[in-house]
Amino acid sequence: MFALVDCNNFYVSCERVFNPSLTGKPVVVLSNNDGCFIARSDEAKALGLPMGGPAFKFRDILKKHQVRIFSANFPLYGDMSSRVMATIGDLAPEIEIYSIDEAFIDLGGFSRFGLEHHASRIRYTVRKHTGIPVSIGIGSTKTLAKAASRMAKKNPGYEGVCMLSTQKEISEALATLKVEDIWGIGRQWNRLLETRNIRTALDYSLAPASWIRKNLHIPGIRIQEELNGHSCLPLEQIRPPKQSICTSRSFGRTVTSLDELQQAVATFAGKCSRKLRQEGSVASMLTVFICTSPFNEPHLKYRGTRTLAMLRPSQDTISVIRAAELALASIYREGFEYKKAGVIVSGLTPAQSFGRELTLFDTEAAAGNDRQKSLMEAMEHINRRYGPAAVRIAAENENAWKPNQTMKSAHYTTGWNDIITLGE
DNA sequence: TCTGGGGTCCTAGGACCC
DNA sequence: TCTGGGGTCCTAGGACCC
Repeated sequence: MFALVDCNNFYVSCERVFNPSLTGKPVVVLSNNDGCFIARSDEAKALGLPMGGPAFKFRDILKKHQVRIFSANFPLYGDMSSRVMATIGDLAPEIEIYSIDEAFIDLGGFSRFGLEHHASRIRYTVRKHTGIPVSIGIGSTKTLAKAASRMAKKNPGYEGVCMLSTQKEISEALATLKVEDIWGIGRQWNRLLETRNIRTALDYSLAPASWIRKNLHIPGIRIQEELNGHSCLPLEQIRPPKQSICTSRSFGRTVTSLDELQQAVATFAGKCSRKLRQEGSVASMLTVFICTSPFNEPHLKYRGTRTLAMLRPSQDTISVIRAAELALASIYREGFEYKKAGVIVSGLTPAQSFGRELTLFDTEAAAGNDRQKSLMEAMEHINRRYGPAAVRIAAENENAWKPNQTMKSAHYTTGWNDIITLGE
């Protein structure tokens, strides 16, 4: 049996841990740049504030009900997440961390304790150790566990833990689950399924496999198998190395000049190379994209994107920034108001395998490689000690385009200054 | 005025190999 | 007129997830 442990309204719950006066009040957390709702408390959901809804369209409701609004504080949420995952891992060693707020666990070895009882213990312990409320769903496949966790969350009668074990329980649950709420069924497929009158998860589980194979392909078949109790998706305890890494941001204001775009793109490239070093990978390709607001009039819209091969696979900040500058110069067009840009590094391979490898055009590459590597190490050493931007490449500069974040809470668990403030 | 960020998998089609 | 069979790799695009 699998269980899914899912944090309730995770980002809002993180804010509440350090600010208990938010309990029982409507609370929302906004995306970067204070754009959309990315987390809502139950009270905020009840007011009709939709997931992903742009905040400015709901200003009246927010004001009228004195909704507490927070800018995204990802260092806080990431740190709270690792505490939650560590707590779960203590009580269930076979764990797959599926997202920042969800973990699958294998309950195979726990039957003699009673699965529901053990799940309740996990739920209680996570709450006690971290302050974060969770819901737990149990089923014979990951997809059924996911469905069960949804029931646990929606229906207070379950007290946070729902197990689907008998065929009767499963069928009844699937009959109440809308097809669009199945894990793996998104908007497009929902639309297609509607035309075939497939509206509930039960309908989907009974639909002709040949039709699903033809229209929803292999992923669709897997979902059907999983709903029927045949496990196709194993627990993935070891995260495979990343295949691509992306850093992108919307700008706090529109940016028109190449100079300012260069500063933004260099900053994203720098971030990508730090992520590469953290991952232990080198990138062989790099993509830069820049775009105007997608809500612009058609003639004011532009999206430029360019992918190029790196001279040699690299994780070095200077090489990555240089490549990104080249790519940017080839797609920049004057006269547009740019709202967002990003850098993607791909074709990733483990860094070790490129230790001494030369490319066809290398002359003094080996020496240069070593020097750049020590430079990166020295910079990171300094920044670990004196703060994240104590030294940086001059091209990296976020003054012009910095996203808006006007309602950010403190770094309660990751910044000494904020911890001290809290204590006072 | 104001609309997020970071990923994965799968398929089809084109180019190439022997 | 008629022209094989069995592959791989890469890319773009479309779907999905949180």
